[in-house]
Parts: sequence; C-alpha cells; structure tokens
Amino acid sequence: MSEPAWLAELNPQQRAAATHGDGPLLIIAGAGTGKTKTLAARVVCLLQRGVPADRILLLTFTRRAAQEMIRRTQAYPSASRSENAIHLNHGTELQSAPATCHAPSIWGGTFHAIANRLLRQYGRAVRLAPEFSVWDQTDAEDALNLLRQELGLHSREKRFPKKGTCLDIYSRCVNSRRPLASVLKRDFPWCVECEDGLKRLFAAYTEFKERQQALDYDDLLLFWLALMKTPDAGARIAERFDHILVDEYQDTNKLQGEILLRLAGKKRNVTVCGDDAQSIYGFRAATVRNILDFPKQFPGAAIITLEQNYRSVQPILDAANAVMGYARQRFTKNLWSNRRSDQRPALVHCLDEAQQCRFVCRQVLEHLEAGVPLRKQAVLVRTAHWSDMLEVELARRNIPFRKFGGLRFLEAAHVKDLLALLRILQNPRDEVSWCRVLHLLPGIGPAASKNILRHLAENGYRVADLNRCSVPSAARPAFEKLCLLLDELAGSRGELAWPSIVGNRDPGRSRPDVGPSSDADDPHRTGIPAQIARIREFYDPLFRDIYDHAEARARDLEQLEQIAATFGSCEEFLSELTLDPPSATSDWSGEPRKDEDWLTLSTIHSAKGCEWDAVMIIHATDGIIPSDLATGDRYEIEEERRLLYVAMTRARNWLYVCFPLRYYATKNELGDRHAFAQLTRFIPPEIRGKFEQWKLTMPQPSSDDAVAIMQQTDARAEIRAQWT
DNA sequence: TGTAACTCCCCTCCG
DNA sequence: GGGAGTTACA
Repeated sequence: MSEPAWLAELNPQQRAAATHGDGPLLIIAGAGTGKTKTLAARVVCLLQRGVPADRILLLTFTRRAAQEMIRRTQAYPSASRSENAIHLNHGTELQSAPATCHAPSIWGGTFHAIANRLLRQYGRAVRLAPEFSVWDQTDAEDALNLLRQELGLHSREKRFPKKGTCLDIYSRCVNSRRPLASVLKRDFPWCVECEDGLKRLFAAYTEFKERQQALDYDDLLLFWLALMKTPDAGARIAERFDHILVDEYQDTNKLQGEILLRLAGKKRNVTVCGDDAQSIYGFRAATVRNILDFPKQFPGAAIITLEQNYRSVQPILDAANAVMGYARQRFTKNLWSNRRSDQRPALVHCLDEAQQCRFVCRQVLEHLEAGVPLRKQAVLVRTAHWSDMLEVELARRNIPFRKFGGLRFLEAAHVKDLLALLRILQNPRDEVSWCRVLHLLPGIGPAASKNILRHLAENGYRVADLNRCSVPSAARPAFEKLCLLLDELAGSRGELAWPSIVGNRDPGRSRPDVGPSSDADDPHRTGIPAQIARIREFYDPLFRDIYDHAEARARDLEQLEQIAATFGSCEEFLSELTLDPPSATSDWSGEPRKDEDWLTLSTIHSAKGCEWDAVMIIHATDGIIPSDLATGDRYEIEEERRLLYVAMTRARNWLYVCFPLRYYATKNELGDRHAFAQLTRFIPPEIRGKFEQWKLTMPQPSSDDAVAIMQQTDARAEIRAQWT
C-alpha cells in the first residue's frame, strides 16, 4: 500500500508515531518538534484505520490545545473527506457541534472537563447527583475558611495556616496521593504542628462538600478515579474508548496517572506525549515520574523521541540548551534545527524598569516595520503583575495588546457575586454561594447569614419559605428584595431549580450519552440571559454601594451576560466557566477587534504550547526568575529553570532576554530609593557567549526623567485600581 | 450580640 | 489592593 502524500511530510520519527498500531506508545517530544502535528496525524491515521471518532479520547492540558489539535486534523485533506468527519466533542460541550451535525465526534478536553462530563453521566455510581456544583479555588478556600472558624481553629494561640495554605496542603495530598503527615513534613514543614487540626478540617471539608453536592477541582479527578474503580461504570467507561491520547503528559500528576491506567483497561491503547524539560506544574503536584515510569506502567510500550526542532533558529536553541545544560536531573535530548541564523539571542541590560519598557516598545515597533505583525510577537513574564508598567507604556503609544494569565475575570468580586446568585439557583444546597449572596445585603453579617442558612436547611431549601425567616430589621428591605428575586427565578414551583440530591430524580431518566442535554422541561434551557438581566436589576444598586469603580465592573457584568447567551443551560454555563475561564479582561485599553493586530502579553505558564516569531522575556532578574517564593528547595529551583527554558523555546526567529539593573523602591519601603538587581542565575557568565550583550545606554538622569518615572509608577497604581 | 470601621500585614504559576 | 484580625459602636 503506497503511503499517502501527507504522511510523507512527516519526518521518520513523526511518521512512526503517527502510524503506530495498537498498544502503548510514549512520544518524547522536545519543544517545537512538531508534537501537535504528530498527534493530529496519529488521530487521522486511527480514523483511517476505521476507529470511530467517538471512541477516541484526547486529553490535553488546556481546552485551547484540544481545539488546536482538532483544527490540525481537519487540515489533512484525507481526514475531512473521511466518513468519520472530525469534530471536537468538548468535555462539557459549550457551543459543541452544530445541531445539524450528527457525525460522531472525538472526545477532547482537559482531565477536569472530561471528568465533569463523565461524572454528570455516570456519577450516580459514586453517589453523586448530576446537578453537582463545581467549585473553583476561591470557592474551596471560602468553604475551608468557614469550617476553620466553625472548628475554632482560627483563634488558637498558635497560628493556624491561612485558607489558601490549607487548600494547598489538601490539594497536594489528593493529587500526589500521599498522606497528610508526609506532605506536611516535606512540603509544608512549618505546619507540621497543625496536623491534627488540619485532619479535622479536611474531614469536615469533605463532609461539607458531600452535603452540598459540590466538587472542587481535585474532587473531579478523585471522583473520576473512584468511578473507574466501580466494577460496572468503570468497565463501561473503559470500554467506550478504543484509543486514548494524552498531551503534555509531563504535567500530569499521580492521580491522573492512575486514572489513565484504569481508563486504558485491557486494550492498553494509550499514547502519551511530553517533554520532561518542560515540566512546569510541580506546584500542582505534577510529576515527571509519570512520563518516566510510563514504560513500567505499560510494559512493552514503544518509545519514540522527536528531536528535530522546526520552530527556532539554531542560535536560540543553542542558548536554550545551554540553560538546560545546568539542570541537575536531565534526560539528555539535544534539540537541533535546520533553521540557520547569524543572529544570537540578545541579553538586554536595562538601567531600570522604565527603560526596559521603552526598549520593548521600540523593539516591537521595529519588528512591525520590518514586516512582523504584532500577532507574531509576545512579551513573557513570570507573574502577571510584572507587565503592569509595560501595559501603561503600550497604551500610551497606542500599541494594542492582549494579556493572558494572571488575575482572572472570575476572581473579581463582582463577577463572583453574580455567579453566586446563579449558583444557588442551580444548586440551592451550595452554602458557600448563599453566604456570599447574603453578605451582600446591608445589615447581614456572619450571624444573620448563619441563621438564614439554618432556616433553609430545615425547610428543604424551599425559597417560598425563605421570607418567613427572621432577619435583623435593618436588613429586612434588602432581604425581601432577594426573596422576591429568587421567587421569580425559581418559577411557579415555589422551589429552586435543583432541590434533588442523589436518588431523588427519576432514576430511569439518564442524560443522553452524546450532545448537550435536550431536556425539554429544563427551566433554564432558554432563559439564562434573561435570568442574568433580572439578577443584575437586583444586584446593580448593591454593588454600586459596596465597590468603587462601578462602571468598570458594570462592563464586566455585561460581558458575563454576553458569554452566558452562548450557553444552553445554567449548569453548562457555570461548570464551563469554572473549568475554562475566559483568559482575562485586563486589557483595559479595550478589547481589540478580531481583525486587528495585537501584541501578546502572557505569563510563561500560559505561553506553554505557543510560539511567536519574536519573543521578549522581561524581568529576567534573579528573585523574579527564579521567584523568591519558589527557592525553597532544589526541586523548585529546577522547575524555575525549566520555566526559563520553556519561555526561551517559544521564540522562532528573535529572542530578547531583558532585565533591569535596578528597581525603584515602593512608597512603603522608606529609606532606599532603589534596589540593585542581577540577571537570573540560570544564565551564568560561562554561557553568556551564547547571547549578544546589549547594554542600553541611558541619557544623563535629569529631573524630567525622575518625574517621568514617578508618573509611570503612579500609572501602575492606576492599573491596579481598575481591578478594585 | 452582631455589624461596621479600622489597622496590619502580604502579595506565584493554573484546572 | 485586599484579606485577616481587632476594636468601636448600635
């Protein structure tokens, strides 16, 4: 049989991976080695071999990655002609395939999104109602905080860890599958003394979530694994997939590894793909052991290594390889490229942050003039706020940009408030959301809300009974408005939308296997935008009282309403928003239009899997990369090194690593006017020869400059204010 | 008893 | 800026 033309486009290793038959396959793919292309080609090969699309499961790290993969498969001519037309069957199907399209679709999405979907279908097997809520990090923290106070853990003489730390500890236990004592000893040694309290707290937390039918991110995985362990549902799920492909396997954790093992079942048709040098999610308990131990977990696995880089010019690879050359633990893999260039990447010494901003702007515009559109350029930062000053400068010069990563839309208080109102409509047992909503009302604090919650619990969460509850007289008017609102939205049944818990619904009526819910009697099927509009009527006067910058917030709420309009049901909207939040609205210079060209600002984490012609890494300063907060042990430092490696290997043709020599002191640091800084330790003097050294000269400091710097510092405060 | 106003910290990456 | 804890007032 002669080889199709498109297969000939792949290099021998890529082709071997794409055409691999049945059985486990491990693809070690360095940065820019055409990993996505290879996986996409493999999907096409599977389809051509007659594997039905809906029996293929594609697990990716972000949903964007899943969509990209499917887009690539469609690019193969033979694939689009195939009977198995390819569509992505999202983990939770937001817009999903058009209604007219009945072709089976590939299952694709993140572990969390697929877990969400499977649990809504099969969750009963693990005593989970299909209406469960999904909590994001802040919801989980709020719940922990509530319980921490209830258990009296906050007022101990010895300081008890804060809610964020509690959640980190809990999450690490779950994801690394290690007992609390061991996690405390190794990762949180300063909390060892609180082990008993934490144990009680976590037990209460687990019980609390169960009562409210709520799952946090970790639970999605935990319940998925539990589901796989049930003899009936587990076997059915394993049976329904013939081939499983996992991207970015180096960033999965032990729990996900166990899920995969069970998902693979006896067929063992598992393809995993990853690069240990790009493992940057250790803080989420990801472990490279998954990829290293794959051959042990799946004996007889084929292993294919992709080393030819198609992305970057050789000098950029040389520099990146040099950085990784110092890694303590490394699985040798030297990327090489056919793409020659005379130009080494630049190491840009800036005098201060302001000069760094000017340099970036100038360089971006120079590339633009030379024919590199803004879309093909990016500025990468370690953490989101390090681009604040640059954002001001970009706006001043009318350079459009979009920002990825960092403070998210959903974390803004006003957005959370509105969602909490929707949540209690979807799942009235959600006490965390109730608390949030009740606290909005003037005159209601912890005591009154506790009382109301007790009333609700005693009355089966019926909203019709809510206004019989006694509240402080000062709170009465606002409280009655809330009752009226919920009453209206709950409809004529006099109860909130989903009062049922496990077993309360008609057991014979399970959700359809594929496609969005088509329940005709679902009261939320059509009305979410209308619901949000009604909620906003109630909420508008409240938030204008509570928060500043009402107009900026109102715009966010409008945006939320628009997003909601694209969803079929409240449940989809809420879980989708939690699992795949919009990247941000922080581009306060205004959302650029689709057809416009814009520069990308991104955290390095969010840049994973992306590439640009020109990449500028700013604040490559020791203390920022590696972060001062992440230098606890050598594992953390190694992860920071890989982070720099990931950032550098995003660049195709031009790479600039910039760092300011001094930082100006902030207002509260009295005394010193500025602090001196050093280049990141990951680029030691011995390897600086891999870079061109650009030492920017500064005009003589004048009082004008000082004023300009002060103004920029003020402008940074302005940006923060946008988010208050 | 419970809420509102005040002060003192600290601030990472993401599903 | 915002969370956590403390104090002042209804």
